[in-house]
Formats: sequence, C-alpha cells, structure tokens
Amino acid sequence: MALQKPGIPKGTRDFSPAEIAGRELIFTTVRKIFQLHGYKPIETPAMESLSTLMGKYGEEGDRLIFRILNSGDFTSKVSEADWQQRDPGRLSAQICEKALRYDLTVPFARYVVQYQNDITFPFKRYQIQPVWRADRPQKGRYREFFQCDVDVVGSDSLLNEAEFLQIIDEVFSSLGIRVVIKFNNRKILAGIAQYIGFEDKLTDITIAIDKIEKIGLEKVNEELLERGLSQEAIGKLQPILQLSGSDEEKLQVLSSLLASSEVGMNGIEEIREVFAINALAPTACAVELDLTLARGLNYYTGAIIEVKALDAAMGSICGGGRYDDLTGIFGLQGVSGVGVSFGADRIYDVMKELGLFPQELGTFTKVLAVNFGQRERDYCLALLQKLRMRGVSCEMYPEPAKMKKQMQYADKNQIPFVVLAGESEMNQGLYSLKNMKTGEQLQLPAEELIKKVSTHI
RNA sequence: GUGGAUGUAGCUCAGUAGGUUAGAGCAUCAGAUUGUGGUUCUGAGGGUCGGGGGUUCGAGUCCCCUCUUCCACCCCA
Repeated sequence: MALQKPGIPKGTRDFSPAEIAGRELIFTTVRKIFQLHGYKPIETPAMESLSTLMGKYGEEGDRLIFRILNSGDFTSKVSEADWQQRDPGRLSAQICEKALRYDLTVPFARYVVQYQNDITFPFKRYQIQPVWRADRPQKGRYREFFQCDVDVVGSDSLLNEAEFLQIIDEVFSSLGIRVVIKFNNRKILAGIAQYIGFEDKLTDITIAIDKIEKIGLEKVNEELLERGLSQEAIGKLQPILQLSGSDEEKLQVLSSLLASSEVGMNGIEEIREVFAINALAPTACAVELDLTLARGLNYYTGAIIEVKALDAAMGSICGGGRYDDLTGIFGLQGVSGVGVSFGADRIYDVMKELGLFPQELGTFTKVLAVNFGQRERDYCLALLQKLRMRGVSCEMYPEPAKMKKQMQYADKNQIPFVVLAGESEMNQGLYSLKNMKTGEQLQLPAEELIKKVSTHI
C-alpha cells in the first residue's frame, strides 16, 4: 500500500489529553447545572433520515447538511432522466436517505413526537452530542462541534425563558467567562413587519436590522429598498432602527408604535414578563433587549436568546429561543418548546484565549512509582493497590529504566508525586515520597503516605 | 456558495535577482550523570520545500490547477 499522509477532514479536530480535560470541565459544568434545574439526559443517533432534517433550517441550512450516500448500488434507483437533469436537490434525495444531524433541537423534536406516549410533559431534557455542518471553517467555526442543549417542551410558561437566563448565568459564571445575554422576541419583529405593512418581508427586515451596527443606517435603508420595501415603509421603520435608551424606554416606544399589532404587543408583554421574573433573582450578567438580534433558526417563534463573551472576539457562544411548532411538523400539534444550546467548542476557545483553564487540568496521574527492578517494583505495587482503593490515580513505570527517564516522565505528565523505594526503604518498611513541585522528600510508612497524598488532592 | 490571503523539519520561522549536498530556534532521542525531573553542555535523527502540472540548461523561488489553514461576506455554536 502506498504511504499515506495522516490527516483528518477539513473542519474536524483531534483532541489531546489536555484538551479533553478542558472540554470535560465544560461538559461536567453544564451537565451539573442542567441537572440542578431538573433536566434529564437523552441521546439520539449521529445520523437522521434526510427528510427529518430537510426544510427545518431554511435554504442555507439545507445546503449545509452533510448527506450520507446510500450503501450498495445507489445509482440503480435513479432514472436516466434524473441523471441527465443534474438537479442536486432532486438527486441527493434519491441517493441519500440519511444525513448527519445539523443540530440537536430538530432530532429532539422528532424524539418527542416519536415517544410522545412515554413522555411526561412538560419534558425537560438535556443533550450533549456532536453535530455536523458543511460550512466553510473559520475561527470558532468547525464542521464537527459539540452542542450542549437544554430544552423544555410542553410548557408555554415564560418561567421557562427566565430559567434559561438563570442557567446561562450559572454556566458562564462557573466557567469564569464574563458574558452579556441578548434577548429579543420574534413577535416584536413580526409586529414591526406588520406595522410597516410588509409582513411577508419579515426575514429581509430582520436581516437588515441585524446589520445596522455593522454597516450603518444608510446602507441598511438602501438594502431594504433593494429588497423590495417601499420608501414609506422604510420611513416608518426609522424610529425603530434608531431606538435607544434603557430597555424599558425602548419597550415604551415600541408599544406606542406597535399598538395596532396584536403580535407585536404580545411580544412586548412577553419580554416584560420574562424581565419581571428575572428581576426576582437577577442574573449576575447583563440581560439586554436587543432588537438587532434578529437571526435565529427558522423555527423560532417567540423569545430569541444569544450570549456573547465580553472579553473575547467570538461569535455567539450560546443561543436559543422558543419554537411553537417544531413538533407539529412531525405530527404533534400544540406542543411548544424553548431551549438554548451551548457551543462547547467556542466556549473552549474563549476559555483558552482568556487563560481560564486551571493549571492542574493537565494532571491525570497523581502518583508515579519509580521502577528500580523486580523486587522493588513488587514492593511498590502493593502500595499502588492501596492508593487506588482510596481513589488516588497512580501508576508504576513499566520498565526499570534510568532514573532520569522515569523522573522526566513524571515531570512531563505533571504528576505531582513520585514514590521511590529501594533497598534501604524496603528494609525499614517505608517509602520515599517526593513532591515534584517543592522537591521536598520524606520517608513514610504506607498509611501515612496515602493520607498525605490524598489530603493534598 | 462568493471574494481575499496562506502553506519550507513535530512546532515557530529564515532561505538573498531562479544556480552545487535547504538552514536556525524550540521539541524529540541519546550521552555527560547506574537513586532523583524541570537548568546546563555534547551529539544524533528528522524535509518528495502541501500535492499535481508547466516555463527553464536549472524551480523552495516564476505561471496554472488542486488541497489545507486563516480572513471577510453569507450563515451560525
């Protein structure tokens, strides 16, 4: 076989032990907090039926779904005419039955509908698994990445929205990341579209609003014109685009402008209520109303949430919202869901950049026993056995190699303690314990050594 | 999907107007030092110059294609 250059697909990564340690810290943190709020774990397969995924994420999303080619002779089912037509959408639907999941929310909706008779509603679940997107990789953008989703389905209560603000706050403060939570409501955006008389242009309007900070008011107006809005509608939009002041001031202006729009007023009410609940036990991080927060997956219908790190240039590290009709697509009507998704990989990148990972993360083994030969080795093996029974990670260097080599092994692996036992220790029934950080070394009997090592951890 | 940059040893990079056997630091391994690491000294291994094609007597260096990584747009975690 020809020599192959080792490598992995674009946008994917290998993780070293130290990186795993950092990721585990993130996973265990979110898992603990999710469980503290009563959420239960589920998992779903890496692949779903292509039809489950298609059409749920908008046109752009469909393009970014990784398809899985059917096994066997996938060509046989395609008609000659379809081959000739070369329509990618039509063809792929015929030769790909499966696809890698694009997010965790849609598979969750599928799960809820599929097991609706076994589920007690409201159903609170969390799910920590990788997802795949055929996007062009960039900083903080991968083709394989982990999402940590928490959702509740079967409850319309705005208490849920408020709870997610709490969860977000708890996660990021435990991790030591300073963040701001941006909050908005799709219903307000719908109200705005209604108010200016272009309900069908909701997407164009939201995209424009989203861009205002980036390209400025004038360019946004130009773009709106290009997208087919009338001059009059753009005029009516101006006070909204130029909204300023506190959240309450913004809401006041909006409620006078949108007075005639039922959805709009509804959205304003919802935001007020969530803010009111949040005020009972305010989050440490800022929560701000942000009308420019217009993006969000197609299926969001109410609240939209996005979290940004204050001290690092990174896209959103957590996002979510309410979706009223996602299970409806799979045949279960009248079940509303809300949830957020933490982007583990982006959170990792932010923490790395900010140096937020504790130094000890690189430590796996706590004690290394130096191997001086068979008799000494066996003498130490008994001690290691006892250490493990006390939950102390320890290992014996497998070869009677040179001392320097064994010490280097301990050093490189950030092992904090080394046990040495040779002729003199064995004669006294003792072990020498060396603290690699301080260099301090004492001779101790097994029990004392174990006590010393385990209290140190 | 659109536009722009990038690519030389495991890593960070040199490499002069195209001209013999492509260099450095760090890392790795070995020795100095057969019961003491992180410092030091000595030595060694390691490169089809991302891949393919072309121009040329001659290409790491110039041209084209492709891949990778990065940046912007789009979109998003």
